[in-house]
Order: sequence, then C-alpha cells, then structure tokens
Amino acid sequence: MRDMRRESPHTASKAPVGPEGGSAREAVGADVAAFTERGALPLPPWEGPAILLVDLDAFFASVEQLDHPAWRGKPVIVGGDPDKRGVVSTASYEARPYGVRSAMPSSTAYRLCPHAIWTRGRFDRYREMSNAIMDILRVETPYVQQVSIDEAFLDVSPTPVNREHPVRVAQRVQQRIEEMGVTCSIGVGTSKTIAKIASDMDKPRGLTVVYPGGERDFLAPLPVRTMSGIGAAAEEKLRSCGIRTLGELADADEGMLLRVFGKNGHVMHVRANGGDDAPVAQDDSVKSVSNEMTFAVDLTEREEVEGAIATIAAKVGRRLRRKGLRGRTISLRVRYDDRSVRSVQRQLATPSDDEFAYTPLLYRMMDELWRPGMPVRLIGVGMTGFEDGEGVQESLFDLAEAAPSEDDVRPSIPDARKRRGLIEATDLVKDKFGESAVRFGRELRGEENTTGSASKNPADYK
DNA sequence: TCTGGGGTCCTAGGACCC
DNA sequence: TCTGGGGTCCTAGGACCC
Repeated sequence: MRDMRRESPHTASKAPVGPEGGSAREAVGADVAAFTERGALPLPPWEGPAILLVDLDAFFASVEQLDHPAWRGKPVIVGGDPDKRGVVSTASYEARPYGVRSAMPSSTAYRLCPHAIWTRGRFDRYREMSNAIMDILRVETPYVQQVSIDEAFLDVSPTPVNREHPVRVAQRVQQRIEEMGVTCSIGVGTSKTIAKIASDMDKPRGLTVVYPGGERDFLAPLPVRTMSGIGAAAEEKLRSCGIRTLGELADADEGMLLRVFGKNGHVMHVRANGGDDAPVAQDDSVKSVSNEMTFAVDLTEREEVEGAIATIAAKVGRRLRRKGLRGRTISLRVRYDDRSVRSVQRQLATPSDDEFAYTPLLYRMMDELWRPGMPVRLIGVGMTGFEDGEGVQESLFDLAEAAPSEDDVRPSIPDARKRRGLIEATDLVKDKFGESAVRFGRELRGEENTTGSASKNPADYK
C-alpha cells in the first residue's frame, strides 16, 4: 500500500499550507506510524469550526481483500462483466498502476490488467462494514453526515465542553478504522469544501490538514475541477471565461459568475474564497428510490421492453416496501442505442409501494417514449414524492376510499387485499432465497442480459 | 467489443390560482 | 376586454457525485 501511494498522481508537490506557510503534513505526520510516535507533539491551536471528511480507501476492493487473505497485495477489481457493458466500481491500489480506474469500462480494465482478480461485489457485506464504521464515527460526535457508502463528514469543532484538537480526533478515527481491517484518508479543514479537497490530496492512509486562515492559499493553485460541484460542463464554461484555477475563480467578478451560472455562480465564488459555511447535515431522509438496467444486448421488441419494465418495477416496489416508503410520483427512463435519454413522470392518485398497481401505468408511459425500430439500451423506473413522515402506513381501506382519477390504478378492496397478501408472501420468499427466487409472468427471465455494477449511494444501504 | 447504477439538486416553461 | 403579478405544482432534462 505504501509503495502505491508514491505512484499516486495527487501526492507530489501538493502539500497543503498552514498559516505559517509550512507543510501541514510536516506538522501533523501523514500516516499512522508517524502519528503514533509523534502523537504527543503539540499542535498549532485550532480556532473556529473544524470539519473532517473521512474517505475509505478503495473501499469495496479493500473489503474483498480483508475477507479473502489470498487476494491481499494483488490487483482486485470490483465491477461489472467486461463482456456485458460493465464498468469498474473500485480498483484496489495494486490495480491502479496498470491504469485501472473507477467508472472505466470493464473491457478497458481487462485489457490493461488481465491478471486482476475480478468480482461483481457483495453489497450487503460492504453495507454491513460501512455501518460498523459509521458507528465508530458516531462515537466521536453526533454530527456525522454520511454522503456515500464510503464517505462521511464529521463536525468536530472544539467546544467549551470538548476542547480536543480536531487533528487528534482525526488520528484516532484513522486508527480505529484500521483496527476494523480497512484504511481511510482524512481531510481536516474549517469547511466541508476544504475537508473534502484535503482528503483527496493524499491517498491511501493520508491525513491532510488545512489550518484556519490557510484556506485561500491552499485552494488557489488547484484546478477548478478539484472542487465538488464543478464537473466537466462547468469546467468548460469556466475555461472559456479564462478561469482555470480556484484562485482565478476566487478573484473572478461575481456578477459575471451569476450571469453564467445562476445561483450556483455565487456558491462557487464563495467556496473558492474559503467561505463555505454549509453545516454537516443531519437530514438523511430518502428522497427517491430507483432501479435501472442496461442490457448486454439492446431490446427491440415491445414485449421484451414490457418484461424488463415489470422486472425493474418489481425491484423498486420491493425496495420501497422494505424501507416503508410510498411514493406519489413514478418515472420511467429510456436510453436508446444512440445513447439519447428520454423520460416521463406521472402523479399517482394514491402514494404506492405496489408494483402491481403502477406497472400498467408504466406500460402506458412507455407508449409516449416508444420509438419504433429504435433499440433500447437501458430502462429505469423511479419513485419520488414520499410523504414527509416517511414510513406512515395506509390501511387497505384508505387505499380503496381515495378519490378516483384518470390514471387511477387502484384495485377494488378484495383485489387489493389479495394482492397485498401475495406481495408479502413473495417478499418473504425473496428474503429467504434471494431476488430471483420468484418471478411473475411479465418479468424478464433470468439475469443473463443485464449488466451488474456497484452503487456507492447512501440510499442504497440504509 | 468503450462508457453502470444509485442518488441529489437545479432550471425553465406551462398550468393554474388568487 | 385586456392586462399584471406572485406563488405553487408539475414536467422534462441535465449537471453532478460516488
């Protein structure tokens, strides 16, 4: 692992600076071996807010290496099949010198590193590990915002009650996580923006600290793309305005940024100046649930498409029920073989978690997206519009009493009751024997034509 | 045999109401 | 009859993140 880090493109010449202009890594020690020896050294005082971003290193691959000792020290790739339009979810640090990266097509990764150990991933296991690690973080502070399966912000600002130095907290967190069998990189700063960027500076097992007052100098030389929220499109627009670094962004005219980027122009400007004051959020409620399927071979027949919709709709329904959520808005997304995407959404008369209720509506929505002779590459089904107090259950009686509407998909009372019983029974079977144990008529037969990959989204493991 | 899947948030236009 | 705003909801699409 240590050798790999020297090969990382991020580490060279990017040591962050503190108020005295020195390297924070000098003051702090960048790895566990160093900080356990130097742990007693006095640290420069910390005034004001302190945010940590904890990022688990090559998380999925690291869990696989933890669970398979024979895989340790070897290139491990978690991702979809190379011959089925899959992509790399995570590459272990041993695979990265070959050029393998996240989000790369698996076929490319296979060419670069044919001897790598491949696995589709075990997401329940990653979820379990992630939850255990998040519990460790919550021992340090209740102010933990999990942003994905392998990342979380912590607000560890010193208070009159707890004056512990934020860097000491970060060192302890790093050690506790290593005791779990995986490693992490941590950024420490006065805002989420700074902590996030700092955490990316030194991986794996890095600890990068930007002291209060050092924000602008830290950010100024970095390319704009480094900052979260600036992607390919914004980078290109900024470049056409002559802005390439965060320093140039910080000095840019705010009026111009507002004209070009709207509300986001202000946010970008503030953040580039080190002024981000976004709180570590406590709200982690789920806002949408969706499933997508990319087909290894494009679909051309309407019947195949409806079969796929039924399969995906059933997955969404099952996840909604598991979470105790019912949504008011159903959406259908189609990607064609030219990669163009079209989508439609509809309001349901009654919030639903029941695929038998909304699948016929999805078929009608498909009529609007259907392009005869245009092969279908991907289909997605999503539900949004959950009630505020999520998980509130409606009785079957309420379900049948609600006012009818044009797109009403509700059954009669006896139908609803029978169906609910059927759904609960199949959910139980699927809990016990797995997702493919029970299939209904319209659902796709087998998984052979789908491509698998890994999600790091928080909603997927709550 | 290039380019997944799960999310969040924003925008812009239209409908509708007051 | 023509003219306005503002507010909210809905819809489609897109940028962005891990």
